Amino acid sequence: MNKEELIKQTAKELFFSKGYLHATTQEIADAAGVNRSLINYYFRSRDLLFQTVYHEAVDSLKSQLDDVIYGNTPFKEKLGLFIDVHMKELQKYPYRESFLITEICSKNFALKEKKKSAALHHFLKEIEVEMEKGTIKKYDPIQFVFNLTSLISFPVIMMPLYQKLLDIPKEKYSELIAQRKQIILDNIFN
Amino acid sequence: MNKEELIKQTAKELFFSKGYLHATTQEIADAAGVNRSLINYYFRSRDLLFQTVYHEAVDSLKSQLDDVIYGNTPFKEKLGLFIDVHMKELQKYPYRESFLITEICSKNFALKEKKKSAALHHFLKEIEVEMEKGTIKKYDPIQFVFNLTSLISFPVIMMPLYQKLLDIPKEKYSELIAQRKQIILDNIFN
DNA sequence: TTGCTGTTTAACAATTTTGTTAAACAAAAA
DNA sequence: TTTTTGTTTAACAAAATTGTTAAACAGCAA
Repeated sequence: MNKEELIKQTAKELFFSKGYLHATTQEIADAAGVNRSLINYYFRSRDLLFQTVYHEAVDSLKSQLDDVIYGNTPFKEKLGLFIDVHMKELQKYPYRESFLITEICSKNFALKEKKKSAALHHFLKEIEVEMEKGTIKKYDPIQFVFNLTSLISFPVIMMPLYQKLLDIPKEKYSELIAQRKQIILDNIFN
Repeated sequence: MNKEELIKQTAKELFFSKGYLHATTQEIADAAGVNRSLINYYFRSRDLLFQTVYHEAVDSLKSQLDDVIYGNTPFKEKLGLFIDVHMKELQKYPYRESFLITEICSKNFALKEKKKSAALHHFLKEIEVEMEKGTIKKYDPIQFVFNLTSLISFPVIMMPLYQKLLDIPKEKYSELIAQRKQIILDNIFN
């Protein structure tokens, strides 16, 4: 892998996987095994590296589920896939969303992105259809998305904290997470 | 309010309310309207201030719900209260959990806390009883806690991100959050 | 008053973190 | 071969951040 990509991937590793949001350029360089000056060479400044990583994370979050959503599998299976894809990403990058939140809050983001995801729109329509059919409860389809993503992401994102608060050993916690797909599906389809 | 408390409260304001996790001692001092040296006077170092704030946050998270859980209201009302209390706290401190996660990940926390919350234990027992009664679905009671806290917290914590991703204006988002109590209760009691 | 105590501040020092520059290097082109 | 181009490095400079110190200050007690 070329060094530029390596630096970016390593930064993501630190931020999204290890939740190490305070990483300095030196720490990133060390983790990547490159000279710190390379970060300035390829990204000009620490801030620009962060911006790059940020934007790529947003993009990947947006596009992550396109394939699933546009597939013409029936709704229930589609949700199963939705959960699978999301879970797999969470396993790799549990803190990606946390990083994004922190960045958005830190800078007073004058972000221009206004392009509403077409996939999302499609998904919302599909949810509405199912609500009409009575497969799922009837309210604002966004609330359904809230429910779904909350049930998938939150227990994973909060793992280190909830392990402490609920006093659950690591293995037990992993086991609980592994069972969540079925529990979420049960929950959603009453 | 005495300056020591003022500094602590201001730090919490920045971390928990504004999600500004990168705050420097100077920024905290400015926000509190005190001389930066006071932080060192009262807390010795930046790190000790962080530790203090961290531990108070964990404690408050633990004790936050004790009253509700030990009250002898019936289960359904109790959950309603549980949601109310949680939501109120989230309104004030939406990023408290995010801060804790970040801190835990940053330091390689050699944290000693092992005192399992008695309230939690009591709550889990109560959930099990309801599962036996058939009021709610039957699985590991921890999963019920996961579901409940996820549905309550996640949409609030992710607000700035989901506003962007889902392209929802601020007021609409607040409205959606306001409706969540009922939706969560509906969801849990099938 | 003086002396004692705890609080607050500015000035300074030390450290950490970031950014720049010029030189070294390597591989391909002329 | 020399030149060119892009990459990599160490050394330096600049900036930002933290920690320390001594003096100023305010209130109260002796």
